[in-house]
Amino acid sequence: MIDLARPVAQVAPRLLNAVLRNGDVAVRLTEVEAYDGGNDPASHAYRGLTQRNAIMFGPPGFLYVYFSYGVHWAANVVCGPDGQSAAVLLRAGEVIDGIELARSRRLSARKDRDLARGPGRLTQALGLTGEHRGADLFGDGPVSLTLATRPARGVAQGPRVGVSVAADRPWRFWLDGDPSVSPYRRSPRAPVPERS
DNA sequence: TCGCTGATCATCT
DNA sequence: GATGATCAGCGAA
Repeated sequence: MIDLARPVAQVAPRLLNAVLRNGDVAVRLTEVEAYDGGNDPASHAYRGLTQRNAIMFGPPGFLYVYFSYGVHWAANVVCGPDGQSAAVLLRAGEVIDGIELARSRRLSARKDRDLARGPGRLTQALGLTGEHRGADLFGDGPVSLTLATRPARGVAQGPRVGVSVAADRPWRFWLDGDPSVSPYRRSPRAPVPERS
């Protein structure tokens, strides 16, 4: 178990192997990404409190959901103490329960490993949408998070996917070799990284 | 397998 | 009025 109020770069890798459930479908997290609120130009909370990101400024343990590219939903676990706006984007996982329901929601998935392989796919497999914004992950609702009791083994880390700024903070964490981890795609808007 | 592109709209400037 | 924490489908290799 880990205290979600701790620094987000420490919390994020500890969410690997945690289980996110919504009703009958459950996913074991295999890939996450940390966003450090006001200290992080890539964070939705970097420019301060807005209607969309308000939930991030509250206490940890709640779900921040946003609509991406006019097409997909993406889910985050709010982290950091109350008043700070850190969050961890849930990028991918393996469906471990309710797989038939997950398949029915993800008809384009060729293989089961693709059911929740990516942020938009993960929310679709779980049936998470804007109505779940602000859900208490440790309350009585259908959405819940079960933290792993011990740190995951085989954790890799590297630059973040899809962001055009601060992409090279190594805050994407994944279980190395797990087939449900999404392919790395650098944002076409991100500057070319330093090479040695 | 890789790279490109259209879809589509809430949110913020 | 522009943008984006993405995905699926397509054609090329």
